Amino acid sequence: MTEKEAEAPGLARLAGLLADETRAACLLALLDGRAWTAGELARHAGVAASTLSEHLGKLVAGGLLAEERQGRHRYVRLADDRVAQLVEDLASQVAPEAAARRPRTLRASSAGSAMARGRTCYDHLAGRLGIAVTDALTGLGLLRQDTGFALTDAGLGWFDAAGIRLRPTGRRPLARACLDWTERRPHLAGVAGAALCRHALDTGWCVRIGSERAVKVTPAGEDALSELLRIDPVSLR
Amino acid sequence: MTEKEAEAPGLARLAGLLADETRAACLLALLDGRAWTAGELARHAGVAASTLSEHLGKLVAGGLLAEERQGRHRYVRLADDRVAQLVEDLASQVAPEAAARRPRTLRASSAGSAMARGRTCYDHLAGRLGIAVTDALTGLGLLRQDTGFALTDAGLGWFDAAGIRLRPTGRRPLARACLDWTERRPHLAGVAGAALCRHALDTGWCVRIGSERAVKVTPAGEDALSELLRIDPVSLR
DNA sequence: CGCACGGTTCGGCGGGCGCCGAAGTGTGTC
DNA sequence: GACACACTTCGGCGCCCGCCGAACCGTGCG
Repeated sequence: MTEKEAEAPGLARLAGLLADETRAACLLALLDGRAWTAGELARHAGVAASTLSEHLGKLVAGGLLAEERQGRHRYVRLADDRVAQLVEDLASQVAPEAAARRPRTLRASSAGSAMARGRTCYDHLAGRLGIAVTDALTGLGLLRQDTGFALTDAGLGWFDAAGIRLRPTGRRPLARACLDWTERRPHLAGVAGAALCRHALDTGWCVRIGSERAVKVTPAGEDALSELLRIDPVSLR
Repeated sequence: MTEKEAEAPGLARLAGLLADETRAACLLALLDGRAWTAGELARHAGVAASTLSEHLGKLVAGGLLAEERQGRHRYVRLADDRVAQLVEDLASQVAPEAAARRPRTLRASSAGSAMARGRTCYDHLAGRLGIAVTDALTGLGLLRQDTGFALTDAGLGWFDAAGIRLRPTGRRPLARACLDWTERRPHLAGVAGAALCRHALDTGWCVRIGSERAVKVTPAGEDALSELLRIDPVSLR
């Protein structure tokens, strides 16, 4: 043991940051990868601005959030992809029980189905769209899931041919599995997942719907995905 | 958002289970993959038996621990590898700050170095031993880390040739990276990591030191690792 | 300038939770 | 059957923490 117990306080403190419903709601909201203002988060979480200000202080001090002050606004976003991964992992562990009580109202149901069709998960694609892309990559021998989760050499070539640069940053893995909470299956995350998502949004393969995390595949996107990955456009609708 | 906020309470509740120092200490202790009695954990954590009993109740109710009652003993262990992975992930996220304050006493230091040399991490190998094995597999083209984390076909062959059966169980990935908290680098986890560790202990490649998680490579193990993976025995001492 | 507005600080309130020791239950031992 | 022992239940204590509203800063705008 020895040094291991030195970790218990740290672990407890980190978990403590996530152990509050209001803070959890903030982190989940910030999973969209964008920066929110303190006020937006307060409204989203349904608490007073003063309350949320304190929460932000703790999350920033704990290293989970990065802040950026602009004028009289305080923007916060997840500190890095490690934090995003942590929140995703934790959330997916919870999903089983959350899956029990699903859509209730009509609006929630329709918004939910848009989210289920396609959305961003921090900085990569998720939902049926994310799964479809991941499955297509796997089916074409570009991504290997049977023995772990990694791109193949052919996969590297595919990204190159598609004009998607994969630049290694720090210690973030090139490919990583992220468990999808609607589909209950892994989809592509990591550097490759982020690059692909960015490319998809940049080139107009898909566009964001409203201010939510949901995304929609464009006709041009359907053509591209059909040609490059042999994805049946119908499966994305 | 919609259904996403339904997750916030669940996430907070899960995190809340980890957010107590005593419970965290228990979970970290249970990372050795074995079953502990309530009394052992109480002594380990330094709290009254009654206090720990309540903690166990919460952890079991929360699905993090599985219990098994034998006579007047209550044995608990981590519920499954998903929980182990969660605790590992969380702990490794904390490691940076914990790394600052390291060994102090002589005994802690020597025990620490035994742990650093080789240990089990839930059900797979970690420490310098774990890293050495992982690096060797990678160097021989049996494991691919540059594009993600997965065994190669040659890797599957190697396991087969070594007589290590890899039987897929449920949704657990065959190969997965687990971040080592002493080495700050990933080592092999998942089904393959567990099978390799089990094989190493079963065939006497290494043995446990005392009742701790630390393991030591035997002479026979040095021969085997040298022959099968071209690992220099000196690097393991 | 003055006002509106986003954000922060502070005091105070209330609830929740971890802790203990004492008493209770069941199991194994002599 | 009596005793030891592992664990659990219960009551009570004290602390911590999230919440709010009110007062306070600073920025941006008319």
